[in-house]
Amino acid sequence: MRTSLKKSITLSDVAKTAGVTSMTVSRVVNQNGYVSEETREKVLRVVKELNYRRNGLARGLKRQRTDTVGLVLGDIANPYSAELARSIRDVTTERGYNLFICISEHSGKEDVAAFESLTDHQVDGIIVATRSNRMGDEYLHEMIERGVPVVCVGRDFHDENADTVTADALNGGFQATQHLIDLGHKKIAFIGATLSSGQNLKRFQGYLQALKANNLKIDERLMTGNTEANDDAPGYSTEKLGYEAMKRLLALPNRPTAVFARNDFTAIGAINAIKESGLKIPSDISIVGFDDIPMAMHTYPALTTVRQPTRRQGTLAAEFLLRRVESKAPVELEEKVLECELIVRDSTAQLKR
Amino acid sequence: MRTSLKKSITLSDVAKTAGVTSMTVSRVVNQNGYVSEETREKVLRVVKELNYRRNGLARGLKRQRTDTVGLVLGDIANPYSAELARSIRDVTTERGYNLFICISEHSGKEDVAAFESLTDHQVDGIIVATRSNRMGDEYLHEMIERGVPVVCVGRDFHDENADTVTADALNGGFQATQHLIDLGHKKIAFIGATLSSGQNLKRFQGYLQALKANNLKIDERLMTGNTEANDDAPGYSTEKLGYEAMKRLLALPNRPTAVFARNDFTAIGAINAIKESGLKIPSDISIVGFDDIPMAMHTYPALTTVRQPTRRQGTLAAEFLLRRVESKAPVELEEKVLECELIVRDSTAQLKR
DNA sequence: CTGTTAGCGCTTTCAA
DNA sequence: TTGAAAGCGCTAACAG
Repeated sequence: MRTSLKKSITLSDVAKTAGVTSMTVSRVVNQNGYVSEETREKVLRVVKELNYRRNGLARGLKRQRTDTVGLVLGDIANPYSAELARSIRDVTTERGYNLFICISEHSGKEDVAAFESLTDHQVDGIIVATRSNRMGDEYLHEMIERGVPVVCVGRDFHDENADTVTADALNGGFQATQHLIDLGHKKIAFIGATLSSGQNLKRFQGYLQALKANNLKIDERLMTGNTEANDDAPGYSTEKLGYEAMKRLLALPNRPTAVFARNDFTAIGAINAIKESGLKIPSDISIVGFDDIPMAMHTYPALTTVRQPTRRQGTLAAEFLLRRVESKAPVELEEKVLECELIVRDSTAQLKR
Repeated sequence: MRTSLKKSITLSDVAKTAGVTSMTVSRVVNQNGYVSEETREKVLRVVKELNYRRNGLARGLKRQRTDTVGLVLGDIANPYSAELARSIRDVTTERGYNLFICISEHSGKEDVAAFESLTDHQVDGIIVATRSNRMGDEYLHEMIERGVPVVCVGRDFHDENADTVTADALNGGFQATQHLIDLGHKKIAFIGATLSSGQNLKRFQGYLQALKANNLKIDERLMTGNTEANDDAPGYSTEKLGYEAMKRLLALPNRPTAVFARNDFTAIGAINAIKESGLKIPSDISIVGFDDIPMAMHTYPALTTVRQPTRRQGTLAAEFLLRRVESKAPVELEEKVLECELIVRDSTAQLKR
């Protein structure tokens, strides 16, 4: 039950064989303070010879800082998460911080476990990109109370001392629906309504608002929701949901001429169902997705969708976090809502009359 | 530049207000050693009251163990990585370890940075799932030499003291190609040959071996490689590569009747190119992918592909790592090669004559 | 330019 | 059942 079979080399080991004190070695290794060129070289030689590596635990304990931030991801299989993680890492790396990612995919209990393992290791701050849930949120408030810098991304959460970055899903849903309406569509279906996630819910609400704003009839038969089992499913698995929901919509006596799917995976599933039925996209049915995953531009036909500014969310979140980490004084709250952008490709067209 | 604005509560803070020593609090908090029910309750009350959290740095420093393992991921956007991370986490969680994930997507330099940040924090061991490269591999050997437990997954690497887990990509490529040959195909293309990754190269070699084993002509025009720019591109972006390569193949005077794509994303790109050309899958062209990403079963038609036992790779890797972590004695080397499995769906069919 | 001192917060070990 | 002492490996602060 040991980290390694051989005991590790410490500063004072190096100091001893170099004939100096550990303080001098520390100065050489961390490149701060004055050390004569002569001793520096001698120390460096011993460091290499003994293959010395500093112990970050001791260092962090002393410095009360680890130069490390944590990211808790709710759905690692989602391209959104990958892009988010990448963009966050770009900022943290540039600013000299390490990034440790934890997964929490199923429950508030896992959220708490991730938060705890991160705070346990004394990370300097945490970015949270999980689905909101009671247990996780409660623990978040506690952590913040304790003074841990926290930023939430793409997630419902409110605390006076935690910044948030989200995309305007409501307006995104509105834009997508309005686009279909502008093309002359009146029977517009929505696939994948869900109550479990505020962000997903808002896409649906945007759809409803657009219908209302245009005085279109709201037909509940055209709105398919998730089964409970699917409500917290990972992104890609909603593809099956899209496929099945589309099958049902196509079987309707008065089928929709356009579909707005809650995310691109769902849209891709729907596309497959439509193709299978022999109908053509976009001439027979138009379809819009949400997220603009990398694959969206490569589907056939290329998917019209709503793009979230994912990279911007990530970099902003990281900047907000580091601002908190590096500030001694209380920091003003940031609650940034970024605009979504409609990306029109080939899956939507004017309604045939 | 401080972790938090408020100084944190320590064991001895709790001890003081509870009227005991820190040792007693430690025993209560870690649930080991004997403490009377009375003191336990008193301590617990103070712990809650003061909102005490233990400091993992101090704990780890003293215990010479952090109960944490690291995972370095080469392509976080790849479903393979997500599945791998999940399965590893299942094992580590169950065995009482935390999992910290680091991303290294571009270079050996990033590999080294990830390894360093992890060892710096004294993780008990590291699972490596990046692309192999000189600089990264060199540093890996050094780490192993220093006594850090290491396991490599899906990656070329050899060291007497590091276990490896890989899928038999060579045989997988062979199976895919043989399947097409069994269906009567003779003009079989390969999309996405690459030299930069040993694992991808093996898929291609399996293809070549199957052709040879069946005395089929090896036609270089049917073998499309990566451009240099694409050679280390993330998985999903190879979709474009598949699309473009397929376009070129379809323009050939004597076009192939079957295609084996280096991965499912590439296959999906090829499928789109084929559909766009008006040809039907599988009646006009058969296509096989590799990886069995979640989307493979949802493409239209559903993709025949080679499944890697990803989950098994992850759990085995985690088990091998923890075995090393928890063993005081030298551990016997494990180099596990797992079989791939051909998953026949609807994208392949008997050659029309 | 280099060294000394002290202590970060915890747990191991031994003593009571 | 509880406590005291010591020290994990490092660096801030100060002294020389």
